[in-house]
Amino acid sequence: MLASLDRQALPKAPMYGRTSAADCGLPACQTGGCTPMKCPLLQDAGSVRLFAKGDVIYWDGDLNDRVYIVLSGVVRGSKLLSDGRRQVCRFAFPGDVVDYARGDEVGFTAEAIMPVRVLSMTRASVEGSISQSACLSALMMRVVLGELDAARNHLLMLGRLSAAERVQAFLKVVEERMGADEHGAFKVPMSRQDMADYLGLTIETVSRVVSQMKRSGVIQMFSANRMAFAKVQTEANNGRDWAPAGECLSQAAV
Amino acid sequence: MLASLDRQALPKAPMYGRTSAADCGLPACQTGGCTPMKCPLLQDAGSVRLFAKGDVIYWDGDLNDRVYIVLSGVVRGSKLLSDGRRQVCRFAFPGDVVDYARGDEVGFTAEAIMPVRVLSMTRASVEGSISQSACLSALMMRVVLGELDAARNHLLMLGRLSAAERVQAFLKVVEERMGADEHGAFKVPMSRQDMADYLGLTIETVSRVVSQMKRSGVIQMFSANRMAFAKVQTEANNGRDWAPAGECLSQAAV
DNA sequence: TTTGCGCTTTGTTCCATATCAAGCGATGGG
DNA sequence: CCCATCGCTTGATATGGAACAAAGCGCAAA
Repeated sequence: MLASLDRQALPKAPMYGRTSAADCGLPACQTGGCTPMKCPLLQDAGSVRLFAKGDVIYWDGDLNDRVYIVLSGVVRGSKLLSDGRRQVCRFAFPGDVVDYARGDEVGFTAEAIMPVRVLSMTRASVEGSISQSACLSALMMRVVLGELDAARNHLLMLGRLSAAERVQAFLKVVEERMGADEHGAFKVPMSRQDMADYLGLTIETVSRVVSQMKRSGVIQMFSANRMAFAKVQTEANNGRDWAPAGECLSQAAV
Repeated sequence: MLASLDRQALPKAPMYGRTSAADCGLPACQTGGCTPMKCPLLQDAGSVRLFAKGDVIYWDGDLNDRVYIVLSGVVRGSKLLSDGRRQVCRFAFPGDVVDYARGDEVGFTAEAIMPVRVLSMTRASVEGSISQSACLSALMMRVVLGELDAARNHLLMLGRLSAAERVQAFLKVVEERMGADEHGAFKVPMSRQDMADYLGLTIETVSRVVSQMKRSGVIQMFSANRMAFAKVQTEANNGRDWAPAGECLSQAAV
């Protein structure tokens, strides 16, 4: 059971309009500023679980009986075709709900691509809390709508962007989600294969595009998985090839 | 205001567990059998609007102040890049919520691809009803989760299926959603360009694939937009080319 | 009926990306 | 220290689908 700070000390949750359902008591919740990680209703229902790099959290088709919130690390969600082709649907970063699946079975396989801590709770308890709390209900709706928005931007990438545009847009989001240090450098937690499977490309194409971005000065590489976007946009990296990333992807903020 | 049948005559909505929020009174709602079109809370809040083929219902970026449910016809939801590249995110068939967008702006452009009747309601009234009704809240969550599921299957199509597989999988879903007559024939309501923009292909590729499917006997064509899947799977149409459609797409049932 | 227009089909060529095949540089175990 | 392994990069070649071009077809207006 995750300690939910000193919530005991908080005043009894005031009733904002809706007189029946319990609210969590956080003032931020009333203004839509709540997140899954901040919500005491979720924290209290969950326990922390650890996964090592490569561990499967659940398989596509497994019973949909638990909900996971990423506390640290990154979780990869992917679908597999019977002939081995794979599509990565999403990466869940700290603060993200891995998935809130509909129906009795989950819709993709969830794996830790690095050491991961998750808050794990039963679906029944989450649904119970949702039915009791207007603010949690609204929060979960925001979470799911955020994922839907991200999936549709992902769709645009896969359907209409060139390989170079996809990689560029993807790395922009990784920079945003992972955070850059004072030099603008950020870690890319996933392998080239994972990037390829997310972007609908091959590992070789991803590698080539990253090399080309390095050569043309769009990015600076510190190692294969640590890089920085060039602060000054030069002629080279402003060319037609590196298209409007902001147009294509939005981050999964709740 | 849409007539909601003889709901006046129904007994007062019983309180199932949750004593505070009003339920719609439909027994089906308690068992998860409700749909947006059946829900009296939505029907009462909405008015019917008509759109002609080609009409824009709203533009990407417009104020997110209304929710639409398709009563008849088909609505296309698409995103446009500044250079004209287009990705169709979804087709909304009768019974579907066109979109329940997050935030202040809608995320794609919605257009009627044939004469369309929608039930139109304000977002405020929908959200008001949701906060009052546990069953409507659950219904909308199911709707959104269904769209998310569909988007992720769409992702797999765009990222990992060949052109032939995409067209085949797409037509299977159209058959399912549009319904086939006694001969197995169904109408395809969208143009080749719309199919191409949904599938991340060009119009020429779509046309070629359809021609090839016809030649190899996978489908029978009655006109460019009316066809039937062959009932008997022959050697020709069972070949490697026409891959597992069921593996790739799920219909947007609520 | 003719004309014009939009949509679809078909043919040809070209190119972006896949595929096949080494090579390279870290990292860890013996 | 050496070797095996693994993830990544790079090169050569193949190919699926895009791009360009033009012809067919159905439908509505003249």
